[in-house]
Amino acid sequence: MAVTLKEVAVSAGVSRSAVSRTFTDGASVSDKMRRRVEKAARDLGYSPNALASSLTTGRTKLIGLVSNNFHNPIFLEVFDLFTRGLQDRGLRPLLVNLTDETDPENSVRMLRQYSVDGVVVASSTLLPGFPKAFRDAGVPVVHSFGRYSSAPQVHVVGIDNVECGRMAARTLIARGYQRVAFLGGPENASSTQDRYFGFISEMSEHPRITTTYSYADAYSFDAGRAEMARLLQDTPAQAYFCGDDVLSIGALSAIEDDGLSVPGDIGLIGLNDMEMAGWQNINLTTIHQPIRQIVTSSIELMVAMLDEPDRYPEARIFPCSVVERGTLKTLNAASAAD
Amino acid sequence: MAVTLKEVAVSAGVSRSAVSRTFTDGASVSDKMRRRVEKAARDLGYSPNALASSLTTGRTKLIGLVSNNFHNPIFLEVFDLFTRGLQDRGLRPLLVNLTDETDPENSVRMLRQYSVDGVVVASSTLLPGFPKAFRDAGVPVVHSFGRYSSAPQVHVVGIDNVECGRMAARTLIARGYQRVAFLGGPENASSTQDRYFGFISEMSEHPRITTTYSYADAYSFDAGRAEMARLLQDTPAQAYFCGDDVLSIGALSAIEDDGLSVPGDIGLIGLNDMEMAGWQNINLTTIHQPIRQIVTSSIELMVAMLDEPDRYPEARIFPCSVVERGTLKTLNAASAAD
DNA sequence: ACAATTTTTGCAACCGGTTGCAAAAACGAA
DNA sequence: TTCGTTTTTGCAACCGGTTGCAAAAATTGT
Repeated sequence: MAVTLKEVAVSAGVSRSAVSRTFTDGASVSDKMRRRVEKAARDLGYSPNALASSLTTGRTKLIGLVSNNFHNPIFLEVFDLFTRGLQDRGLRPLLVNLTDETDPENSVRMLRQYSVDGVVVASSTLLPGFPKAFRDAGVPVVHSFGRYSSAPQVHVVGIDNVECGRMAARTLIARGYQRVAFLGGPENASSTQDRYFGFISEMSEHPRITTTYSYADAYSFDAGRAEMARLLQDTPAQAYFCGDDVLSIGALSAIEDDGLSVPGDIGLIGLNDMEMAGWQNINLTTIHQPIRQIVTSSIELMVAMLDEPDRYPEARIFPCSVVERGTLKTLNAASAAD
Repeated sequence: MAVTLKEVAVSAGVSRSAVSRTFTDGASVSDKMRRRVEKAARDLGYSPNALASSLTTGRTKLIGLVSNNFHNPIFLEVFDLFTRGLQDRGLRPLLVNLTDETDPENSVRMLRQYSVDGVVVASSTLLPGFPKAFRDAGVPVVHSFGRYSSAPQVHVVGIDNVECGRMAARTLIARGYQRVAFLGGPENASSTQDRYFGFISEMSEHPRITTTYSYADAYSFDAGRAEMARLLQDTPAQAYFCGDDVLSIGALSAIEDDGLSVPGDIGLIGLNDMEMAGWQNINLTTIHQPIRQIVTSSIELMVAMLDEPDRYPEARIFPCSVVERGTLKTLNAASAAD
């Protein structure tokens, strides 16, 4: 069907190697030869078969883009940034959806079958077994939005979730809230655990403040809404640190549904600063996660790993910051005290 | 690096063909041989190289998943459904982001280099030159969310946007609105044009109703918000048919920002019925587009085309329906009249 | 037990490229 | 012009598989 190298060679009256060399940069070809081959190639509409060449070169330029979160709008932005960034570097993202997948073996097999040059895991909820399994299979791995660790097993690019938890706590404390709570994402996600830990450990310095916690089933609007609806049946806290903006927005919906107001009756602070958080009818106070930088850095790291597969694993952590919008109020004089 | 077929053959003490046949179904291998090979393969951790085999079989099982819309949350759902559906059939989505890409040639070359078996174009705003260029390159193409045509050039799966425009018009008419408007997406997108056409052609039967129109720059929150903000500087219409839910939500934001209320001061009806439209703090009246069915049907069509590349092009159109929520009100007695 | 069939197996060529090596061509110096 | 060097080119083997074909093995019938 498609035009092959051999046909170009015949048409140009040269050897197949000559054609091959014309299309691999750094190869030794005279200008005359190059022009001759390029003309023939153009006339025939030839473009080299990347997969065939991968057989000998060992590089497919295919990068597995693995995620299990297709319900958090933040990931649309993440996919946008990743696909464009990879494309700009001549790499191709093979999108792998691991929703409902529990066995790393399957994924490893699949990625191996397609000889991906590397794998970007974009998820904060995927079990750590997955990135590790990829690494053990000898594939360069970058875990974006993964858990920060002082002894990372694979390359990690993300934020310090513990510090984010602290940051949220300090914000609520400064506002004078006395009964606060953590409304986390999936309990077994590392991001949930770390944010929880940071939050309560900061709160533990302020014994006057009552701190409670609970978890939503997923990082999704529906899960946040359901969990907040449940909490509202009892006496809710004065303010909630939600493990993610989409949870906050779900919670917001449940609160308003219940006839209560934000921040009047209940305060909310989220995490991510997704585009939607700034929408006027949401206007969420939240902690900004530098998505763009994380993605860019992940790609750079991946590119570096392609040249140096055994590169010593590192963790790249980006700072977050509180974005004050309209879902927290300031309570009386208590703010300075305690 | 990876274990090859040859190594398995040596280890099992059989020919390479035997190993190959064990892993291709429909090939003639005795049970004894199969067991022997499978054991060796298991011991060595072998999995066949899909790309190498594609060289002889001519099939890569790679499907280009092409889109240019990474700002409309609806596409996250679309990607979720596509990736899972394709994976379930043993196909692998190669994600291609055509944002900012204007030349189909580049995309064609790229898809050809990776010998994709087919291309799914998931977009209602991509210029028709793209799907056509793919088809001309001899690649099976399914255009999901593409323009309905009685003489489709490529396979199209989607909705009848003209009819949706009519449906929106009828809904506003029935509610008794007298000054209505169309707030479309990008002016050159076929979906915008068709929805506009349906809307005004239905309205033209009701000369008492004033109809105006304008366009947002993109199917995105920001674009909808900006356009509505502009409209509010003048005398706005009583109700707007927005070309997409995300535009409606942007418009809603601008309206509330302006101190007006929906549906009190201005009515809104969207299109898509994205998950978010049902959120309590949005509660958008909209036209439901059966995303799931469109994606499923697109995949089925693609699978069928892999067996029958010259299949006669068809258009698959799914019906839409109005979902009444809270962004339209009913005006006085006028509803029956006119 | 033997011949005729059917099934299983291995050989070898091929898919579309790349690359080490040696021969050929071009170049430079004397 | 000749000889030594450098650059360019083609040959042929290889990457990891598949497959048509014929030989070998197994099965069937008598």
